[in-house]
Amino acid sequence: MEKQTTIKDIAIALRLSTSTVSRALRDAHDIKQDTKKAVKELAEKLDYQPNKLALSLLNRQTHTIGVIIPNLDYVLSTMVKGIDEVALEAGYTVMVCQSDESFGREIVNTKRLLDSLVDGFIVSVSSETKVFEHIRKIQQKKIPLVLFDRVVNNIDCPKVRLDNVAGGIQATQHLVDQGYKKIAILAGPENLNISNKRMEGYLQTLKLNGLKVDNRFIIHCDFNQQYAYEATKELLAMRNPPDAIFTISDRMAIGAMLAIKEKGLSMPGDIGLVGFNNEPVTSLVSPSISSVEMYSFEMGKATAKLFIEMLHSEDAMQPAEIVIKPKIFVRESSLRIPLKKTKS
Amino acid sequence: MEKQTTIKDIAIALRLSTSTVSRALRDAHDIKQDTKKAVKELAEKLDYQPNKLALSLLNRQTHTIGVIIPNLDYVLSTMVKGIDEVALEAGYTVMVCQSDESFGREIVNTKRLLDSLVDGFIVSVSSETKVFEHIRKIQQKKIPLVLFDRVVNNIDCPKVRLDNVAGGIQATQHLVDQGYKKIAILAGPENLNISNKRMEGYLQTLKLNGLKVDNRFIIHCDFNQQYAYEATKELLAMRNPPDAIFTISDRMAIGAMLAIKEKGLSMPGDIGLVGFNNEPVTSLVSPSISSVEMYSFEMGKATAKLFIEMLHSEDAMQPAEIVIKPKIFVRESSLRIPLKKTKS
DNA sequence: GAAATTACCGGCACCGTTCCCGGTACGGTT
DNA sequence: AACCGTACCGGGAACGGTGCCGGTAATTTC
Repeated sequence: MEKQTTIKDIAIALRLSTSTVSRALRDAHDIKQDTKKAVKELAEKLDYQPNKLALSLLNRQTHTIGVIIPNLDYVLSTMVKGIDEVALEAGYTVMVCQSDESFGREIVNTKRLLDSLVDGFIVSVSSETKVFEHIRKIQQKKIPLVLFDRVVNNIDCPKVRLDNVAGGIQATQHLVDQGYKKIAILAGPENLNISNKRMEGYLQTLKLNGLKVDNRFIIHCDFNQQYAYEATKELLAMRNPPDAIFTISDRMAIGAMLAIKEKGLSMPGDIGLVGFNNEPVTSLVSPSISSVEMYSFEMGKATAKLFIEMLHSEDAMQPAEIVIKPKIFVRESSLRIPLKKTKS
Repeated sequence: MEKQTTIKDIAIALRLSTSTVSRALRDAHDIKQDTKKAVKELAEKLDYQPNKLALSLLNRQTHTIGVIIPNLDYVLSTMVKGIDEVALEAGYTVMVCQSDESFGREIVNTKRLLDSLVDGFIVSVSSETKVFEHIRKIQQKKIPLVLFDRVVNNIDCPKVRLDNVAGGIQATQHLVDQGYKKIAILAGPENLNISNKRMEGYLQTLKLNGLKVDNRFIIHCDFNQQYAYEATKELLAMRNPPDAIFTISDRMAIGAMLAIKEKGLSMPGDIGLVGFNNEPVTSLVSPSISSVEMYSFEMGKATAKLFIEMLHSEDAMQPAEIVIKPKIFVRESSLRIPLKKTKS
């Protein structure tokens, strides 16, 4: 690593003081045109770059955002892309840490970013996380914090999230409209907010349509294709099995689909299937899978925007909450009755 | 943002000098047991965290790695995951910047990370990048650099890459073994090394098996499902169309598959298809698509390991090159003659 | 022609930490 | 009593940059 040219080098070369050089470079007051020009020319020639560390030390800000996410799957990659784009635009660099759905690593990541002195945090908690002391610690230090996607109820801060209840409603209502009557749900881990909200929508819709809630049809499993596959096998092996399945993610929908095919059942005939996230894969498999779009990219951008606003408004902001509206994309896996609207 | 407790605070509270406190905290020489204990206890109580910026300014290192990648697709996310894991272990934090396959943004990202004073770079160039001055600039400043995945030939530095020629050979030879004789290739942009190398393997294999190379069957298009779809339609519309297609990525394979299906042709009967990357989607579609696995996660880990080694060995290392061996996973889209080995 | 104003530059402190060196107090040696 | 060694601590500089204040010379003002 070569030594960078500093303001001092320029000062010595031009027989000036460092303060004068500094002023010249920043077009500040108290500076003669000639000297300013000379300084700028030499700076250009020596490829001078101001040392960010020195500035950060002085100004107590690093222009860096710490992003903590549980993994880098399709949805979160897309969100990170959105965050990145907005952050870059605003002059911030992003540090992404994956907790890999592990509570322990989430804490380690928080510590790391905390003493990297990031200007703030954008966090989506892991599915393992049930205690939030590490998040509270961020708040205690008065460091800006925005939660997104997997938000937590009892933490008071700006949030960006999907209207998950609406998503659950859309998926379930669609299945009801298609004539399915025994609708099962493959939900995520029990403490996961997004999962519970989607389930809430599911339950609401069943009740609204006068359908009985069958507890055997509510299954909690990991966000994982394999688990979903096995859970579906169990569902289908029941005495009075469901005629439709709503899964909380597309990966789970794929797992369910494999189990359904293995059993020799048809979609949408024997079983209806709706997933969540609207990943590209849903339109590639056969039958294509209906899924709820959650506009990840926009959500990422909205999160970063909210965060930047917060940072610039300096002091206490009333905790805003941005709620993105989901939208179901109907495909073959659940379409028994032709729709009026064009399908995607 | 609250003021952090500094070494000075402790010094004042204990009526000591900052140097003494510093020594106490680092278990250094010249320190009485009692004072050391007192300092450490107070530090604990005040939740003292050493200021990394000050340290970085002093030691001229930030313990940060700049990673530049063209996007966050399946392959690269997986690689980043590998890099992240190893880096974290070694005490480094990763700054990921996506160029979004844009040359301009790649340069911007380089600049940004450069004046963020990262300790080194791990780079995979965008498909647009044909000029490498920005990379050279990194080298001129004697900043450690490792290229991975999309490496560049005429840059002299450690590299981690796939044996792309071998990948092309495996894919093509497999198609030949299955009795296909008119094999087309959907390659990437012309200047992209990985694409050319895979094509080299393709050409070699054709020659080795005494098959004629038909230039109409060599198509360059973007790494993109839509382009691949259209290119395939053109291929199939030819007077003497190919009987097999080798695509340089799985996304392209999907595009090709859609065109093949649309034309009413069957796989593997009428047309054989082999993709690249071995993304999960290949085994989810019907027919499942044969694909060449490139061990992205391992590649990411290997890259980070090489990088860390380089960083620790301090001075000039002979540019190592780690070459990962690919492996084809045969599936329905190209399997006409049963294999001896078990398929995946 | 003395005073006030202006234009321009340098010195110093500071951000938080470490390193090098010098100093003091105390005990033991001769 | 003079000397040496050891144990412990503090002062100052440095990393790279900025802000404040003070100073000097030239120019303007009455």
